[in-house]
Amino acid sequence: MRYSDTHKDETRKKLLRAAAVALREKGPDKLGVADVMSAAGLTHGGFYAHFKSKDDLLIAALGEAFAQGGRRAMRVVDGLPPKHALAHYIDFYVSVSHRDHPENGCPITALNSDNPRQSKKFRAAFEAGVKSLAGGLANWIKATGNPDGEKLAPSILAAMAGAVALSRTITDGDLSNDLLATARDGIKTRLGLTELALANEMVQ
Amino acid sequence: MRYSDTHKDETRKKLLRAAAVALREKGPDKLGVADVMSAAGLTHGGFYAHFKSKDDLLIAALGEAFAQGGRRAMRVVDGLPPKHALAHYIDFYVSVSHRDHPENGCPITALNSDNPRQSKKFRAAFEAGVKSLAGGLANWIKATGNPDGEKLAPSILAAMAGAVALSRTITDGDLSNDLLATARDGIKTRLGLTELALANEMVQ
DNA sequence: TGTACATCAGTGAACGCGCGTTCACTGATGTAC
DNA sequence: TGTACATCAGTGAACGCGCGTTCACTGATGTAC
Repeated sequence: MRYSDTHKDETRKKLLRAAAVALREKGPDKLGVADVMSAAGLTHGGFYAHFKSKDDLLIAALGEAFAQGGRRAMRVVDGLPPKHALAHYIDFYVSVSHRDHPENGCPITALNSDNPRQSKKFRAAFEAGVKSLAGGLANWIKATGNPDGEKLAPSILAAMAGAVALSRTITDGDLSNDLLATARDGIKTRLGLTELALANEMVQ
Repeated sequence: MRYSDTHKDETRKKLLRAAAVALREKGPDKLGVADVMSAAGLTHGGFYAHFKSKDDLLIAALGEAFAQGGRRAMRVVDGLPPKHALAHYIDFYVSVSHRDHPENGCPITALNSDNPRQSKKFRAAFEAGVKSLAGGLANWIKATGNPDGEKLAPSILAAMAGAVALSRTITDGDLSNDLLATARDGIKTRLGLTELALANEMVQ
């Protein structure tokens, strides 16, 4: 063979990463197959050797984006005690840098309102991602001693994603920063993650 | 003239209403000029007698959608004392029927993640709508005796829109309903709109 | 050891369709004289 | 009072472009004999 055994897999991964970025930056409808190919240094004709269709790519790219988010979440809270981990994740998610970099951010924030208009398979993948993220959040909340984790997590996630999404529409930087700060504060208060609670946790 | 003096204005309004629905249902990119025209009983060729371009229509339709929301909000809270008005609006917004009818709902919920990818003029109109809604919310919050209305309103709005938007992606009806109920509860608690506070307000 | 053939990731031209936009035309009515 | 002309919302064919998809071909390497 002309290429190494792993060559095709590597190309596919390169395409997936490029598509995961383009998906969050341009949205599912404005993402172009040819653009993704050329981002990986290839011409558009070879696309169908890797994916059955554009929709097939979108679904795989969405999975990749959710997976990136999951790995990043793990890294962010690594080694922290429960309340600090949760508070830190909220600060990390509802942040200025997340607002300013949708292309590497959470697909929920970037694609929430696009989702209902996508294919059935895409929506299923999106819902799976949402449930996985909410499930992780629920476990963390329960780990802080709050028994309502399962019930609270989806609504907390909605507030987090909603705050970052709305902050992206506000062009006045101060106002937008304020929105994020107020949202972080409200969410942490709701979860009992006040300064005092966090200080107590460290003492234990 | 073949038509009455008001005929063209009436046609334009018909187009605007059809477009405001299509915009929230299909999104700005999948909304079709020909579809909007035929929804008003016309053929696509006459479109440019009413609007300069598709983008021009989108912007006007977005304004119409925000205006509809404003009028509806007024109707919903009409005559209620401040805390009841605010609580009722939150219940009205973060509701099952809002989730199930994006085409008549709030543009923020329906289009939040599309917005950053639209034209500059569209984004300006969207931001104006957001600010107007947040401003109204801020006034209501202040009317309940909470001096932080201005600061809280955008983040409250984000939580409301985020909850409805996320509820649209969850196919399990019970889970989706739970998310809405938990979100309503969290938002009202944050604003001091507990059952007791509401009962007290009625006594005064 | 050498020759013919198979394989297959990638190329680039072409196809087809949707859709925004343009344009010559229609036809009913108002206006000028 | 009647005739010629202007107006203008709306029609429907056509244009042009972007983009997803298809397809014949390339060229480097592996395999059969």
